[in-house]
Amino acid sequence: VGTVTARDVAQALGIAVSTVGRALADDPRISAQTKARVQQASLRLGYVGSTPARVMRGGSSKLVGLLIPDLQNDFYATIAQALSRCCDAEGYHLALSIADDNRDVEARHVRELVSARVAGIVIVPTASPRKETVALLEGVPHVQLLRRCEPLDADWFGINDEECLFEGTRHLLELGHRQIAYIGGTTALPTGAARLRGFRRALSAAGVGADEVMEILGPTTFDFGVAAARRALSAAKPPTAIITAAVQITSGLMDALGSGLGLVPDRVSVVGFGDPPWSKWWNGGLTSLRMPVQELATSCGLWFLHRLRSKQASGEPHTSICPATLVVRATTAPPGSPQPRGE
Amino acid sequence: VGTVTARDVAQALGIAVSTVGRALADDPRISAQTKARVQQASLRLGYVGSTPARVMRGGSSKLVGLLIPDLQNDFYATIAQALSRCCDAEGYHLALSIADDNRDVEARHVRELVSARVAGIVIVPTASPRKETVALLEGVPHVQLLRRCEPLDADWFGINDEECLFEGTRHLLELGHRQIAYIGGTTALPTGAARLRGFRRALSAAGVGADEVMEILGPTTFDFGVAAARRALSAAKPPTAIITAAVQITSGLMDALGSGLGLVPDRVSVVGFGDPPWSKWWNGGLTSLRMPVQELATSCGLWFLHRLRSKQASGEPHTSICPATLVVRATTAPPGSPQPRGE
DNA sequence: GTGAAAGCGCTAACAC
DNA sequence: GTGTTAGCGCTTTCAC
Repeated sequence: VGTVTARDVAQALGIAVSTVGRALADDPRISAQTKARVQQASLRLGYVGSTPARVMRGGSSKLVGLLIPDLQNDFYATIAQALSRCCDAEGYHLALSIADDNRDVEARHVRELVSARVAGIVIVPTASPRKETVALLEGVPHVQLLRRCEPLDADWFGINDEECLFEGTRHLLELGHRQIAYIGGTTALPTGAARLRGFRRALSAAGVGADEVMEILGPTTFDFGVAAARRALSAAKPPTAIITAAVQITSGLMDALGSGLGLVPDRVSVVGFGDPPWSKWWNGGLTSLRMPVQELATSCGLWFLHRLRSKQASGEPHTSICPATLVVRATTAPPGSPQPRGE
Repeated sequence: VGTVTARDVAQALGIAVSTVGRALADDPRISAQTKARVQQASLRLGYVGSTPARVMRGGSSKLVGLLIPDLQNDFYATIAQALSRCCDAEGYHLALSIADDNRDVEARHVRELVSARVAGIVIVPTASPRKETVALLEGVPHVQLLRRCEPLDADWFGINDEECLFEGTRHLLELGHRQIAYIGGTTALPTGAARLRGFRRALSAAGVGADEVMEILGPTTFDFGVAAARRALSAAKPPTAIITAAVQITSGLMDALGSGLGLVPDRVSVVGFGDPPWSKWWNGGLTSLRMPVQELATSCGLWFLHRLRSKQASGEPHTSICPATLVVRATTAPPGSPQPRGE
């Protein structure tokens, strides 16, 4: 069954294609009767207009590309969901690309999105996108989310990463911790660098020397979280507190700590980056750095789609930074607390 | 900056468009020298071929539509991720639509996917898709995931829902539980119906009367899970065990139970549907019904893309059912167990 | 080995 | 109020 085109509808009715097109576009010049007949015929024949043809004709596509590193990550799933809702509300769609933090995959996907003539691209860029990727993006409306890629001085919606880690670390310091381990992503990613800065700034503000703390940097994965946790706890002088700086690392850490009974917060306090649903349940509640990801993605979506609609040649690059909040739960306590469950 | 077309490249080189096209397609008739010149020029000018034009010309699109109810749900996030990987490996892309379990949204999205002339559609259908949706789907290669919609007798990849709940319930029965509460989705969804059948079958196999159990059915949402949990626990004769039959309901239940200390499994045992990462951590480990979602989605993706490639007019509808497994952890114990923590 | 031209499905400018 | 026509960017005959 070949696809049925406007011409098929026209022929079936003995009228011209343009009349069909106009009728379906509800053009005022077409008589109500003709409109009705066309409507009916196209329904009967199962006519569905071709977007590719419309796009080629000059009409812009209603497709928005979304490039994210991962979907298992609560963070990005939330973002995708929020953006999908935005798009849906305004008649746009999402083309989803998972780049896996690989710049070659990223490059390929961006190229394909450009080839598809998407209306715009929302991207969480990799640490250092290829030159070609940057060049292509510059020819398309786009926004960066969370991470900001320097060579692209474009619109950006993100989180105050530095402040976030600063607050989390300060919380631990105020409880009296000095031997603190930071487990986070490398500084290759702008977010990783900013978070580490926040950590260090809190330390120096409290006069804690670099020799008292431990910085374990690596890929922002679950597995690294597990490995880093083991490394920290089995050190000669284990930390009395751990703070993480990436969502997946938090998962890995919590997994390594098991259910944490008798260990957290008695032997070690924990502040987790991100605030997934389960953080409330982990051994009575994981103290977390909560990021308003949903709100961030929604406002990003609204702003971006508005910009697409009004086809503004963005004068000033728009930047939006939203703050994180510290949610104190049961996994943080002063160091050397009594151990209620024990012999 | 208007988009640069093949004609622009041709003009810049003083050759014909067709030559450009052939050179880029690596046509053997074109001289190596010309190919090199074209390659270089198109790189210099930033030429990116137009997919819409290619599609209109008759070439099929490399876009695959994915329709799911929700992305926050671990289940569907995993599916989307797995399918995205499959697509990526074979040069396809995902167009993501979140239907929110709303048949009107579903209808609109399917229509738009058809309009975009996608190569195929992977769908987790709503309880009862509109007639129009079914008709449209029949004109496009498609496969159903998890839920099977009756009117569409098409290819389907799913889980043995009935057996899954049967096993979970049997586990509780074998521990000695009789007053069991089932919290699940309504029977409007085929999956909901199958799961409830499994629950009931286990009961009747064990000779447990319907008057001893409690069936709480509703929407498969977090909020319903919370509400249902409260309802069950505050009943005149509260259950000694609870089994859930939907991922989000499990989350809601666990939230309602708090960290569960002193309550689970002493007063009530819990079997949770689904096996998200946090299930290992919930109060020492949540006994779960684990579904191999990732494998399911991957095999679905592989099979479907293969079918798209080889353009087979699917003779026999393909069906694949994969089994769930019961993972026993700490939240299930015989009824009336001693209460180690308490006076 | 390369060029010219037709046509995919649609819309908009121009007839009548 | 409706028909005719051109052309979007590409591939693919067919011609040289």
